[in-house]
Amino acid sequence: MTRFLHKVAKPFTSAAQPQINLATHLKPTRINLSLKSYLKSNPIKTIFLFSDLLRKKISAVDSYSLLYVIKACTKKSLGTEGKQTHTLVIKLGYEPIIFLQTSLMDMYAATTNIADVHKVFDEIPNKNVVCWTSLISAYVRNQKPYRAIEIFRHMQMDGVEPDQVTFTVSLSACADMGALDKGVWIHDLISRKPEFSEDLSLMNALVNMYVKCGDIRKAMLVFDNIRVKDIRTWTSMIVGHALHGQAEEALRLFSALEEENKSRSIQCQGTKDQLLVPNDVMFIGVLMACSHAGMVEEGKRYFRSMIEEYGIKPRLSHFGCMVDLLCRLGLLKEAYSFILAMPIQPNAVIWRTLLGASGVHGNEELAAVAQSRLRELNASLVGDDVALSNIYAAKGMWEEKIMLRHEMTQRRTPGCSLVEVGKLHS
DNA sequence: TTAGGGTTAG
Repeated sequence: MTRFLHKVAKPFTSAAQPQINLATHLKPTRINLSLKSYLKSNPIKTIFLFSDLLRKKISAVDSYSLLYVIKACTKKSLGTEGKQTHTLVIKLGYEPIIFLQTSLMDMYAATTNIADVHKVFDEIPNKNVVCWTSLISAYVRNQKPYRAIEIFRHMQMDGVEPDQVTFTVSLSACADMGALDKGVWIHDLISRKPEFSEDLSLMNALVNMYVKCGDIRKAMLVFDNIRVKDIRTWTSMIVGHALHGQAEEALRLFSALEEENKSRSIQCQGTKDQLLVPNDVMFIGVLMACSHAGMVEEGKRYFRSMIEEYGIKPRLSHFGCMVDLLCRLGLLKEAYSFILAMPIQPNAVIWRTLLGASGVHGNEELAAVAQSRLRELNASLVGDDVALSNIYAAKGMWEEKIMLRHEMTQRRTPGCSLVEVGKLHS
C-alpha cells in the first residue's frame, strides 16, 4: 500500500499486521450512530461530522466511523475525500478489515477510478467472494462488461464460488454486451442452485439480460415463473416488449399491473404498502411502447395519467419520449409546440429528434430551427449539419446547401475515425 | 453499527 499512497507512512508491515480486537467495538458509539443515520438522509453531513471528529477527538474514530465515511464518499462520488479516508484507514491500522477494503473498492468504482479499485483488490491477501464481486461490479459500472466477464472466469479458476450477487452483476455485464450465449451460460449455473430462484434481484437481472439480448420469449418465461414480483420486474418486462416492437403486449402488461393494484387495494383496504405503484421509469417503457407502435393518442393519455393520476413529475426522458412519438408520426408542428411549452430546457437529443424527423418528412424550416437550437446549445455535431444539408439537397435548395457546406468547412476540421480493438478470451 | 446486486427515451 506504500506504493499506492506513497505520501503516507505505512504504520505496520504486512508481516506484523495488527490484530483488530472487534470485542472492543461491540458497543456502538453515539457518534457512529449519527454518522450512520446521516448516511441515509444527508451523506455530506456524515463527512462534515467526521472531519469535526478528526479535529476534536481522533481517538473516537474507529473502523465503523471510517466505513460510514467511505460509504458517504461513494454515494456522493467524492474521489478526493474518499482517497483521504483511505489514507486514514492505513494510518490508523485498519487495513486488515476486509469490510473496509471492499467499501474502498466500491468508492473508487463510483468515482470512476478503476485503476485504484484494482490496486486495492490486488493487495487483499485472502480474497473472498465479496472482493471478487466488487471487482466485477466495478468494471460493469464503468462500462467495461467484457473485462467483467473475464474476471468472473478468473474468480471461478481461483476456486471461489460465485453467489447471488456475483451472478446478478455478471448478468448485468452480459446484458450490456448483448451476449446471449454468456447470459445463457450464467443462467445454467444459477439453475444448479434452486434456492437462488427466490432472490428477486437476481431474477430481475435475468429478465433484463434476456430482454437486452433479444430473447423476449425466454424473458417472459423467467418473468412468469417469478412468484412475487416487484416494480422492477414489471418495468423490465414492459420495456422489453416495447424495445421489441410488441407495444400491445407492453400495454397489456401495464393494464394487468393496474388491475392487480385495484384488486389489492380492495383486499388491503387502503394500505398502499402492498401496491406496486408505477414509477417514472415504468412510464418511460409505456411511452416508448406507444412511440414504437405509433399510438399517439394513447401516448398522450398515458403522459397525462402519469402526471395527474400518479403525481409523477415528468423528466427530460419523458418529454423526449413524447417528442419522439409525435415526430415518428410526422406531427412535426405539434412536436415543435410541445418542445416550446416544456417547463424544462430541451436538450440536444430532443432537438436532434426533431431535426431527424424533419429530414424524413421533408420540413426544411423546422430542420433549420432545430439545427440552430443545437448550435446555441453548443451541442451541434457534424452529422446535424449533414442532415440539414441533405434536406436542402432533397428539396433542390442548392444555394442553401452550398452555403451550409461552406460554413461547415470553415468551422470544422476534417473528421477522423477511431476504432477500439478489444479482445475477449473465450 | 460493519462489505458487493436488479428497471430508464433518442
